[in-house]
Amino acid sequence: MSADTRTKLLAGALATLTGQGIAKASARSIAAAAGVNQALVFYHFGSVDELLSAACRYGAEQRVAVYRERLGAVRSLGELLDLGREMHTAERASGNVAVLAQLLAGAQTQPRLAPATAAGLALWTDEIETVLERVLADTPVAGFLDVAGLARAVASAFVGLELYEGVDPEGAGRALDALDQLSALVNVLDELGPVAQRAVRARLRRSARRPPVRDRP
Amino acid sequence: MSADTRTKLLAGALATLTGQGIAKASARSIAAAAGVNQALVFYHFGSVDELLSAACRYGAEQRVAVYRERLGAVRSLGELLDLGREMHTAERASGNVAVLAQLLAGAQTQPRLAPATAAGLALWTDEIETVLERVLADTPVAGFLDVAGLARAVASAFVGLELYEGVDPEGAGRALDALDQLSALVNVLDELGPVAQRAVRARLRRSARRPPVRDRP
DNA sequence: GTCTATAATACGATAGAC
DNA sequence: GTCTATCGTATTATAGAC
Repeated sequence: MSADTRTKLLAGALATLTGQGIAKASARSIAAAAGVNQALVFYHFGSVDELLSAACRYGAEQRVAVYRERLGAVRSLGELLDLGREMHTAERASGNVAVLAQLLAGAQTQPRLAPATAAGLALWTDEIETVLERVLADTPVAGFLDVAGLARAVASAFVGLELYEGVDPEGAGRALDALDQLSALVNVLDELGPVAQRAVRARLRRSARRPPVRDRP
Repeated sequence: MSADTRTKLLAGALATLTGQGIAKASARSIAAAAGVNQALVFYHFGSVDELLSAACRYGAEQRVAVYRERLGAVRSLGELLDLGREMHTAERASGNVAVLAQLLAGAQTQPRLAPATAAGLALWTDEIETVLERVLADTPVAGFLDVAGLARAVASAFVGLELYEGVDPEGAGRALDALDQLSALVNVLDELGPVAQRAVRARLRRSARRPPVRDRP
């Protein structure tokens, strides 16, 4: 059965990326993980890069679907942060963020991997953006923050923390705790009372007129 | 001259990591980039992993030294953010953050790379921590934020953004702009007036009593 | 669709001449 | 310290039997 072998190869690619890393993700090791013949990689996908690209979409779609319902139920920043921590540990265990991290590293010097990696990450940023839009709607920052940009920053930081955790688990734990503390700051703003809120809003409007320094062309 | 060859190999390793990625960082390609014989990798460093580890320290020490003086002159959060953006583009061009990103990706599945990678990253987090400690000293968050943890989060996010920029430069630009906007929020807090500041401080003290949820053992 | 066999290339690592 | 030469292995990719 062709479809079955394709699926085995996709799952094998994901398992190899998490367990062996992009440097060892060869046609042979992937086929071994999938339990199929090495030549089938090229028959079904043409090249290792195309298999990795397909596996990226496959894995991201699977994992995002798992969380879509729960993300849709989030109503406050606090709830979002709790879910974020839970997702962090769950995805670290299942190895899906690790897949994205390995492909991102590979895509830096292998442009053929870039489109699929960007698409896989986009599945996550789109979900995050929807939730952030809803959760931040009633806060003073609504209208001033580029929520789509913030969602991309959050996803990037997620990947960076995952990589950092691999070499310094204790430091990564401290980093996550610090981000929790930082988010408490936003919560504080949200419960500050109308007078102070107006002051914040006015101050934000003023600083919004002088846009931040850019260093891109 | 032995020292000269060693240095050539270290520089060659860094150039190969940025230009070819961890997947192609072999003794042969590194030696080619360094302009020396392939066998010298093993004579001077014993193995490719040990050369990569040494190169990580070498590169991080070099780049951190470049910024130490300027980081020491930073007195406000705004100045720090401007310098941060400048460092982001400069390091992206010089390829040093890319080296850390590639080694972090490799270290996930090659534990021999982990200690040196963690040490290289620690050089950056230590610097960031010192500056953050000074800059945040007069803000309401002083005493509530774990600055060391925050420094690690910042460094991780830096790496994550670098990787993301490689597959979606426009999205990465939006993410950086959103972080600028977010930091404006902290600036606002800092210039809020004594009454509101006291309210923030009190509210932070309350939320500090109920520490954030942890998901680590 | 799946297998074996194979070609051409690249790899880590070492032995030994200089 | 540096070089050449080399062993054994792993790689991508294809040709052809079944």
